[in-house]
Amino acid sequence: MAIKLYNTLTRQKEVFEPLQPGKVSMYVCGPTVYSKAHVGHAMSALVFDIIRRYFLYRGYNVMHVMNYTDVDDKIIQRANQEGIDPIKLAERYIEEYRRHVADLNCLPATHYPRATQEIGQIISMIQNLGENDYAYAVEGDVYFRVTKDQDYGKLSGRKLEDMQAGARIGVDERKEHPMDFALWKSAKPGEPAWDSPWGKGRPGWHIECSAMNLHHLGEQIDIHGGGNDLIFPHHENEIAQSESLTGKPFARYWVHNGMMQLAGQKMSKSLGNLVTIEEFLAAHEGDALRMMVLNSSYRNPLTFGEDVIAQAESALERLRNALRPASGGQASPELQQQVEATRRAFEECMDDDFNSAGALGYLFELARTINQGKDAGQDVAGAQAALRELMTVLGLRTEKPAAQGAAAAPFIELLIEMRRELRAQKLWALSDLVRDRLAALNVVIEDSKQGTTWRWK
RNA sequence: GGCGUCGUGGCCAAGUGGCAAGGCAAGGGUCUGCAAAACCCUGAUCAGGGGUUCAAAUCCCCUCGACGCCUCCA
Repeated sequence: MAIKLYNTLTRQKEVFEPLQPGKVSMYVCGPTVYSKAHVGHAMSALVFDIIRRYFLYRGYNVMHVMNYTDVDDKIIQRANQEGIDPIKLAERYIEEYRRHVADLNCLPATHYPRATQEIGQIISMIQNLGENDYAYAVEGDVYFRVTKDQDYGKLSGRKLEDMQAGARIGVDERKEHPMDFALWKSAKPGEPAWDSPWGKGRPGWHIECSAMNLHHLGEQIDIHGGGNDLIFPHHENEIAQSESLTGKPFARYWVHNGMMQLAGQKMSKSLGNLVTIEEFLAAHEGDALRMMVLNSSYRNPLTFGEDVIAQAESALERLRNALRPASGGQASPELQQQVEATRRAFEECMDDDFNSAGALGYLFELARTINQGKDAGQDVAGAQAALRELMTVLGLRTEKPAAQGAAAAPFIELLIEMRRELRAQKLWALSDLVRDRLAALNVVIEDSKQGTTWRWK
């Protein structure tokens, strides 16, 4: 069975064939670090983490590069407002982002290049483009000449004539064509700047990704990812730059995730309708967001809201409950067959453009099978191991991360022990009081024939 | 105006030609001192209209509606 994935470039699902057998090179556009990241950024990180984990599960060696844009107009503007160094500002948000991604249980990328660390590479690329007539300099700025690129627009399906260049923003009269875009921007006084053949300046937005790709992954890569808001102009321009330079197809598969929506609109910094990752994680665990992402298809918009979060949390709990220890039992060949069928169905879904919602459905069916097995006194350890494994493939934690009050455990157990005595003496009111008060402290108590268990809510 | 995505039960959502997965919520039941967890049972003909087909949620056309991109954006 082969993995199929939807390629924005061809607008269809294609069988994944890597450039090198057994290896996947994947580049994902990261954030511009000028303010706090929001759950939309988290969605993108989660989507590509899920994709990456699945490739790993299928035995591929994955090279995963995610960049930080750490120099641009907004960073400079924000730093000026705060009266601090732009590079410092970027550094601050990079650190924060890194923590968030870890909290979301995303595997760390293989490399995290930054624009400011690739200046040499960027300059030589621009020079090269200039020598081949793909770029021209005007007063210290350098632009890419879109008319020189035969297939410009192929990713986003646009023609130069159809684009209303400058419809919403004034056209720079110095450009040969309104759609020409900046490769290098001359510096104004006080801005971060690097020496270049065109004078002091800094790279344009698109060129950094082309340069980082070339540097870290080579002239051609398997998968290039990012949010679908990057298709145009960012990824279009990356293709233009990279392919004009190397003469080779750049990325084989372009993969784009849909946008997180809030209040019926795309969540974005410019609109201001956002929930930061920090805010989300203060109230919920990262896996709740991951469940939301898994339960929908990554290419479609995902609506953010408290009701949907609550649903995801309940669903997550159901999966984890199925993993709670069972008390031995009879081996069951039927159960084992079920497990194998689940695994096949799971893979079939994930193979089909990472249909995580479908795959998740089979995990819930497996959970039910496990619970039924428990009731029937069967040995469900093997089924639980499979569920645990497949949850991990999706990046779900099989247990709730240890709560803050871990030190309270001995005291909780003491209370449970005393409550056992109360129950033995049928002092129901008192024993229920203990349970209720613990519940108020987010400790859930459950009685069963095997005894009493507790866990953090 | 151009390019693109989408509209499935109360909510989230898979399915993209052959009797509509799964989760959450709800109601009924079993178990339990009670509760929780768990198990069993109950519910949609797929925005609307037309067409193709033996057969359509699934293909084609039209209408309505939502959203994204065309400026920075995951």
